[in-house]
Amino acid sequence: MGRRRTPVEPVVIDTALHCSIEDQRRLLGASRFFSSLTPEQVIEVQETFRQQHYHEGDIIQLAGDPADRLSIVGAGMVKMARPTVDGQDVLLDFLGPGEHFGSLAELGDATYREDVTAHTSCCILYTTADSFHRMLQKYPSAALATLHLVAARLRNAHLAIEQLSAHPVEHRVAATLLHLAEKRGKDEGEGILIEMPLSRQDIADMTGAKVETVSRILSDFRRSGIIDSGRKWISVRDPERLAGIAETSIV
Amino acid sequence: MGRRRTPVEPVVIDTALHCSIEDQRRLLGASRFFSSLTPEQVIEVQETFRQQHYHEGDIIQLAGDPADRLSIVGAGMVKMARPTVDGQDVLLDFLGPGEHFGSLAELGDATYREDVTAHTSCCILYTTADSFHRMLQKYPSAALATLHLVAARLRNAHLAIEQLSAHPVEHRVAATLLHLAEKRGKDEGEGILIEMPLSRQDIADMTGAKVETVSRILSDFRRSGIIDSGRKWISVRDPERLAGIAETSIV
DNA sequence: CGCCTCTTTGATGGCCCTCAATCTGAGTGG
DNA sequence: CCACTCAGATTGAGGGCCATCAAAGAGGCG
Repeated sequence: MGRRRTPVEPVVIDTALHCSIEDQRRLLGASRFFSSLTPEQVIEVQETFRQQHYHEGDIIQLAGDPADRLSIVGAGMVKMARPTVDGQDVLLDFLGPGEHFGSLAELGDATYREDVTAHTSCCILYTTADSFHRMLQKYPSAALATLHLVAARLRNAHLAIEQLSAHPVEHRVAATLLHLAEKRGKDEGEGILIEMPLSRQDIADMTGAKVETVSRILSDFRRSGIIDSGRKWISVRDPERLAGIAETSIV
Repeated sequence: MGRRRTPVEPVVIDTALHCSIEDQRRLLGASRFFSSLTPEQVIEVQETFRQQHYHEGDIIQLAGDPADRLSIVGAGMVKMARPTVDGQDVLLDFLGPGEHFGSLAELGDATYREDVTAHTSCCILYTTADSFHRMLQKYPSAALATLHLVAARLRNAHLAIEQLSAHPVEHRVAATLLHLAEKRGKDEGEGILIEMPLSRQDIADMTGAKVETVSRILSDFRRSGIIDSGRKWISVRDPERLAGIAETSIV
């Protein structure tokens, strides 16, 4: 099965421990939120942002905290999850550079409903909900861009609901792998390596299944030559077969 | 079990077959979208809307159709569902007066992902995606209001994902009943009647379960005195016990 | 009153969770 | 550089929840 025991897991980016001021500006200007603003306006926006660095595993935001911040991932990757009463996590999404989390809806009154933790070491840009709100009022194009981002997330959420409601675990795992390969995959000839640390537990939390079940399914996939995998890494070798198993169109 | 065989199901509203022009204006002005506009601005907005009436069961929008409309429910109730490959429906939500569906994200290029059908006879106000988009650009407060509406839907969707991932069917049914009772319930002393036609199949489609399973669960609830129910109607008698079963906070 | 849809209940089987033990890879400290 | 250690991954056995198949009962409409 290829390089089973020597996972070509590229070391995670601890490089950009701090995004420089220039990086910040570039990132904000390029983000879907503010891509329509002039450079001067971007600078104005930038001045309302602060940044903070986190190590892998650090808690960035906790469900129940007052929802008063909007954050954008500068570098690295975070994990957004809903804690449940019985302690198990429901993993809603991984977010990378340019993607946002935090307060959009609750603006002021409510609290976060999700935990956000540093999945790799990362750098987070954040601003207050009020301040962000003011920017959206001032720049309608930013408000529309935000609307589109949220609507896209809603579409993804609806897809997840469909999968959980109507498809068995094997399909959901297949669909999840395809989705990740598309979003973060690097084609290496031998297969599409998903470029992020990814444990069986992560996949289980994403698909609403248990670790053991996911492990069994991945073992099957590996035996069939559909994927290649090791400790915390997965590479997709046969996307088409995977799509056949997923049966469902990926949005 | 109270009035088991004489369902006090209030007849469905076939009254407002057509919303009058005045109704239209009132509804748009009161809708979360445009509540911050002046009366003159509301009239301007209104002029971009058309209306159409549907009978129960009529198809209003089909997954796969080009997504070029934004619609607001004027009167009655619609059902938003995702069709799946194997023919089973995943019911995402029921929408009542003032609530929207249709194109927000896809604006122009893509197609709808959901079927929308008339759950009762209803009157729908609609406008083109382009036209709506122009309104949002012209009135930032409307864009922000829309953003909040979509963000609220996203929160609900995340809750649904959590439930499907982590809770057994019985809990999900309980949570669904509570949610519906809160949204559309009328306190009748003897219990909170959910004021809409609601079949076991509907609940099954909402909870990702099968009709027979839902029927068994509701029968249990009825025997325990938690609810009262009949053909296409349900009344919640003991919300607290239901909440105990749901175990999960309703957003 | 009769038909049709919705609902209920039972029996059976399969998917997936649970519990438990073993194996492996990667980082650590000597 | 290597043994140690521990988190992550794998595999098996057993059981429970829920889907499936089947059939009968009940409410509402023409």
